[in-house]
Amino acid sequence: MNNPSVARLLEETADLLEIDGGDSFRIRSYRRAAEAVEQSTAAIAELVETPERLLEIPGIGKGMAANLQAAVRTQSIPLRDELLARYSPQILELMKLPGMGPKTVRLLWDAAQIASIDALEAAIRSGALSGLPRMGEKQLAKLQKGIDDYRKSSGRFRIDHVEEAWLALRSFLAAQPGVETVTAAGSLRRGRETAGDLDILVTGSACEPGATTALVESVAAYPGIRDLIARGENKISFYLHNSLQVDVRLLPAVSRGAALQYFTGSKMHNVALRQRALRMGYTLNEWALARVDDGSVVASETEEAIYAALELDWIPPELRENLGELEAAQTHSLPRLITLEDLRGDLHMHTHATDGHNSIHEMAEAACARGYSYIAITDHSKNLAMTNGLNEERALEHVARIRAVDHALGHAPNLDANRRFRVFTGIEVDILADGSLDLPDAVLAEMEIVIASVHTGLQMPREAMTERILRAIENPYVRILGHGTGRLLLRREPYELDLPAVLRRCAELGVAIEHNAAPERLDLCDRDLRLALELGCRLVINTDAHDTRHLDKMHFGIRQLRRAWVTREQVLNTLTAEELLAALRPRN
DNA sequence: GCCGTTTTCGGCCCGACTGTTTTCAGTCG
Repeated sequence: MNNPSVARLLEETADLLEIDGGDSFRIRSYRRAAEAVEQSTAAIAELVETPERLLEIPGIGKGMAANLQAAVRTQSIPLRDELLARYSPQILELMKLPGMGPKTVRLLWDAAQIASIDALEAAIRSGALSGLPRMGEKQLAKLQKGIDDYRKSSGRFRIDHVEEAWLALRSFLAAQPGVETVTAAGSLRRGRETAGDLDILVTGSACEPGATTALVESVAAYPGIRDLIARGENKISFYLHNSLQVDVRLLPAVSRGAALQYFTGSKMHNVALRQRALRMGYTLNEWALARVDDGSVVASETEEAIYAALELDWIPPELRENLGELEAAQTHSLPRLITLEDLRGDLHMHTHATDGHNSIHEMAEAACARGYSYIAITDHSKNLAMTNGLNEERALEHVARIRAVDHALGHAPNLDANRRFRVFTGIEVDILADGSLDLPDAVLAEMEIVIASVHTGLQMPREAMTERILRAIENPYVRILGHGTGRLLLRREPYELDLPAVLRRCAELGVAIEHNAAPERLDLCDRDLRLALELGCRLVINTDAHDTRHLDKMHFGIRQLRRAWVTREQVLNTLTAEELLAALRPRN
């Protein structure tokens, strides 16, 4: 049981306690413990062997240590089991609906023993909820929409969760005798934001026809498997504990390229590619590209050979959606897509001054270690009170601290002047409902990087939201329009916004559009990114890091940019520090 | 349930926004 799984059990226990109406401070201690487990660099599963080390973690006391031991040993927590039995095993699902909190879940339970999304939908349809407090027409419509959205996204997994499963499986598979290559295909390889399942291709001597028995046996014994779905000679399918379906295919080395191409997709890309093959007298399947007339193999070992035989440049997986990539590959005009290595800095991160977990200096060092040459420290402003957001006075004090770190790093003896690491002063200022910002211009004037973001009141009507953001970006100190420009989170529908109008004005004003790289913050989708570029906007891509490890999420966002055909030139944080400051909206 | 003590129990982040509540409860970040 890994740390995120333990943390989830603690969070679920906290949710259940809230539904149960438990002591709010006790609930908070469960959430604090979940956060601590999530943040811990040590594996809880190992720490439970030495309970005294568990107690060293802030927020973990005697009672919580016992809970952690139970979690690791029994995959659950006694209190969680007890509460699930009292209500219903499915009751936590209700909490996933937007606008649905513990009080409403409890209300539904008390009124009609509703404890699942299906039951809630039935009750809405039958009118059984009318007459309940706080259940007016609007509220019911909102719940129904939440249910519809939830149904749309369920069954798919966030890409970072899939990647985590993939990395574990890759190590496991690569360690098996007779395995030479282990490759992920499907949505993961194409860099999508979510995936329905995980496709893994394996080659090596243990995968050659007739020799697969031992490897199939080993794969079927993978400790992460919850249920085995199918186990054949060349393919093993199973569910992991989190219900993610995994297909592992054992392939002869000679058809690795064809298989990789086939299982990477997308379906539309493959259909178009096979049509092209047919027009050229070939047939393409998961084994090979072959001539139609005599069946002789033209290419199969590598993707490059297959695309080349079809008179196409090799197409990056992120572009394989049949959105013009075949035409571009034919005319050698595929874009040179941005890569992680192109990035020179990350312009959005938090420190323990607000809701981050590390110091300014630690964030700077972590970014430096990742090869960046600058960062911006952009903590929250005062409106986000829960994060201990900065008011006028603290914001200015923070700027002084950032400058001190910048100064100190700039004078590190091992850096010459050109390689000086920069720490920009900054803030993530909150856009209020009327479009004003929650800090005065005098404070913003001290910041090199001002990111304006919407955090509250997301349900406001489209016109009002558009006006709100248009007004905010008129503020001359705003240089970046923050995350949430397009859509927020899997659990939330995109909020209503006249995006073209906002993007157009940003392009005119020179306000850059932020794309948030973190998978939990699904941000501008492919279509919105392409729209932003068409309208002449420039992008920045940031992780919105709340701790140093969070900086490693950048690659998820880079893949989304690549899916939108974004090149290095279109992204401002590929520039040097000096170029960046010159390219951002000018400040008076 | 944790923590830090006034060592045996009291304190433990807050503010904006929405909907329906005519005075505020619930959710969110």
